[in-house]
Amino acid sequence: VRFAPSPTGYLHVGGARTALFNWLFARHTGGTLVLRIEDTDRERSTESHTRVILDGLGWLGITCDEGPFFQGAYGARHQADAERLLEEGKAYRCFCTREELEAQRARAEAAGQTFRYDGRCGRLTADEVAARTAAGESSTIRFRVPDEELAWEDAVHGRISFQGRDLDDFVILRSDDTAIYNLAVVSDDIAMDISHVIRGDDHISNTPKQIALYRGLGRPLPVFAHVPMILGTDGKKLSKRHGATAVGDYQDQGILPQAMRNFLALLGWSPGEDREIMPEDEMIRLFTLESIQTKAAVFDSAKLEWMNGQYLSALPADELLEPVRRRLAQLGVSDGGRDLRPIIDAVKGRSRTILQVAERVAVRLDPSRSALDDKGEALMKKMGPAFHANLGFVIEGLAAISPDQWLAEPILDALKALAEVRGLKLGDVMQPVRVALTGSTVSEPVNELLAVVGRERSLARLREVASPRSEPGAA
RNA sequence: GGCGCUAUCGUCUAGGGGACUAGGACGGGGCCCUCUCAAGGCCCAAACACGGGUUCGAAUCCCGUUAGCGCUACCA
Repeated sequence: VRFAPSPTGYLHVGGARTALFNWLFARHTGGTLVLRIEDTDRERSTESHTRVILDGLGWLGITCDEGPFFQGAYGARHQADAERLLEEGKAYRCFCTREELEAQRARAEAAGQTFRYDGRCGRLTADEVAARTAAGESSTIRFRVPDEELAWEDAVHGRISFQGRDLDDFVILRSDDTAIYNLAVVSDDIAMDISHVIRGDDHISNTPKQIALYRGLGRPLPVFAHVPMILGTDGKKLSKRHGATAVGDYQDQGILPQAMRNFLALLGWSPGEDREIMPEDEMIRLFTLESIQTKAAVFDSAKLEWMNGQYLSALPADELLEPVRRRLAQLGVSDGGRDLRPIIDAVKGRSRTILQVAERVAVRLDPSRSALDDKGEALMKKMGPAFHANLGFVIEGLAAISPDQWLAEPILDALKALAEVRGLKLGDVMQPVRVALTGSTVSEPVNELLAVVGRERSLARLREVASPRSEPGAA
């Protein structure tokens, strides 16, 4: 099998999923996965795009057995195949210029008709062709689509059939002698001995053309498997509008490659038995083309993040150390030479992305980073100034007591009473307390917390909140 | 327009003629737990696009309608 992206953009999640299916299939069957970069569109292809694609695949753990090969290197073979078709009368030289074709198209459209290439150059005599060529007229090579059924047994859709008469004779070789997509693909797939072509649904309409080409070239057909497309949340083709569409974006957002791979695998494929979170070998073992969905799938990042959280909490802190440190550096937070692993362990289970883990670690390291979130804000309002007064009192007391008495019984009781007076849950009370305490997490080891409480800055904030102690409360 | 593909909860899906009162997961809602936020546990709401067939019986098979998507380039 092969994965054949064109380096005209970043590695799209749709492309990544196609690559993944190819990889899964190759590993499941013991086959070979070759990577082929389709760079025949010279105007849009760039080296940096190729780099990004390679990096993306590597990140996802999709290992190719052969390649990368660059389609641009096979121009000679593409030409030879086109020539052969030409010699055998299965293709013909077309002297129509882009302008002429464009004009015909416009005319047809204006008349409300469907434009179809009329095959006029296909009726030129050998002499005419020779004369026009000798005169220096440039030409393309067009494939003469036979009027016959072009059908195949798709591995995911079942039988799909087209009629040759519904297809225009299409260009296979440009006037500059480079191959057009359909020819290049077929020529390369034949040369590379590809037995299974696994690609996006959007290629279904190309398949009859390619089948005609295989026949013209006298070669047996590979198995075609057309996998469903991935759509945005509005059911439209995934684009920048939908936010992140490149796998690199998710990498940047702190998604784990294992999670991304697992999630992508489940977009359009299901192993049945309600299996969702699966290790790599399990996915490989269960994967078959027949169990691929025929319907397009919507990319739901909420589920991706949930799944990422699952992987995150299962991961030893050791493996999170490096990415978290990198992120910390980006945030400008110093780890002060501390061992971050215990802190990571404490927060990873409640985070969904590495970025979130890093943020939580950052707050531990530098409590002044914490900010009032929406919920805290709302609660502060709800509870009013009198509450703040009592809260401030409690917190002042907190700051004064010795480290290992933090949240000792009396304090906790006071908070509970406070909550009761205001008709709130203890948890709600803890929210502003946390905010006042500069965002520290109470479930941290006691010492750590106290270090926070003891900070002058923190105390200053507490007093601010606590100013009028007018209303006597439970505190 | 032509040709083709597709159609189960908001989303990912299970389902392959009786096991369907349509199952699971995300998301949503509620409750519990609780030293914040999370996480976790329990519960709830939520779907077979529509219309015809075939059949004793249809989410499952067939046809049509509708809708969505794809292709219709000297792009890939």
